[in-house]
Amino acid sequence: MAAAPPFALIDGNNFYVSCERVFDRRLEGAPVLVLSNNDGCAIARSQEVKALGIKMGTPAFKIRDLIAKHSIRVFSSNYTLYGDMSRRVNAVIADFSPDVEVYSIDETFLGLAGFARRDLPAMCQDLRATVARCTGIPTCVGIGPTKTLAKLGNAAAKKRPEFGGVCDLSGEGPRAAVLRAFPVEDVWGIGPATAAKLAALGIATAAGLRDMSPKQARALGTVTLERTVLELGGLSCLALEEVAPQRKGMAVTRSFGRPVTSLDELREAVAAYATRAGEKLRAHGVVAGQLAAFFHTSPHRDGPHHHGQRSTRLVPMTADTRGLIGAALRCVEAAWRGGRGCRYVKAGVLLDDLCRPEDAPPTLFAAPSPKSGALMAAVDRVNAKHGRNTLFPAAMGIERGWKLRAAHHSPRYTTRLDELPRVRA
DNA sequence: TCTGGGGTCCTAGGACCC
DNA sequence: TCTGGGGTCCTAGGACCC
Repeated sequence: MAAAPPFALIDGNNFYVSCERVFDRRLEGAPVLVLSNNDGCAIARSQEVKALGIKMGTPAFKIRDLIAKHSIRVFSSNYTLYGDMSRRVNAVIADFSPDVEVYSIDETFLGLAGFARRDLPAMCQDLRATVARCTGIPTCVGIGPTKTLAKLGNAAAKKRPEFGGVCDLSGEGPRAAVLRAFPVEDVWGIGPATAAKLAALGIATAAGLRDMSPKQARALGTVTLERTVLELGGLSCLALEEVAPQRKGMAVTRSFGRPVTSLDELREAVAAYATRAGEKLRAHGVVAGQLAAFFHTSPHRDGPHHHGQRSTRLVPMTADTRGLIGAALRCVEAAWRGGRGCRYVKAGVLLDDLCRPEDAPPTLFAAPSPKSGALMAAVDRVNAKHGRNTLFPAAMGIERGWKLRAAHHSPRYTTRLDELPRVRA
């Protein structure tokens, strides 16, 4: 039997932190932390920050003392910058292999079917060096006969400096050793709930999971756990997805910068999210058939709790901001309970049943406005040229006191002329 | 005393991912 | 005072149909 063509997974080390470091070399060697939206919790940590014991997802307010004590450099997340750096990294990767799947903002799978005769680890070292030279982003690579093993190899390359940034799990020997050494919760697809069930069976390592019978795996979890077991054993069940499948849904949800108690402010925020949702629909060239809006109080705080949610059909299917705002506001008003002392901390707009406009079913009574597309395109052009929300619906309000916090934002170095990095003479 | 069976579709919720 | 956002897939269970 011919060996299956291997996969590689390349990913950026502490990706968001590395993006910040590219443009400010003083951050090199310093503890650096990137916070989630609203400066809420830790989502990217430099090695120095990990060494201080700060875990992924830790709320920022719980580590304020540590931040001060160790002079941790803190950044609000700058998705414009990270997205553009991701695009640059993938442009370099695309020169190495025609078979790529961009899996997330910082991870890309490569199909290596055409490289069977090459020295794969050497080629991957070359890839790392080229990405580093062209973009400044440090990476690690895992190689394996399945995606799950390539992911595990990547984890090994990151955790163990002796691999030199590339870990090849093609061979039986290295694969068995890594599987024995890694806890089962480090395997792709094994979360806390499944890890707990496995622990109850005495399965604690990746090797233990590999040795589970596929039938038992399916009974314990679902077909996805069965696939994971087979993939750990070297049987490829997950193919490279080079063409991104059509999106099924889309969401714009945000925490508020401060609690919202009035219907007026809630309406503004939800109108703003619906506006952003419309931009996303049009950018993807799709229309939506269903819209839901929600808002809720904090689960972490005392006081009255409420989770309001309503959904509605969009007939005809649309990507027109005006229709989306109207539908979203109707949902919010229907779910509003009159305040009652509730301090709302988050709201969102969810779109479903997405399809290309030409595939949308015709409607008998409600015809789409013929000028809608041209109007939306004009608004999008203005905002692309002059900055987001140069033109915006009045329903969003002007002051927007509910807007999220971002106190530590770095410049959008690569996408805004007025925020270009400066070089001292 | 005795009250079918099998199929589809939809939704809510859980689990996981980055 | 302060706890992110945006996705996917899978299953169970209810509604509905014949």
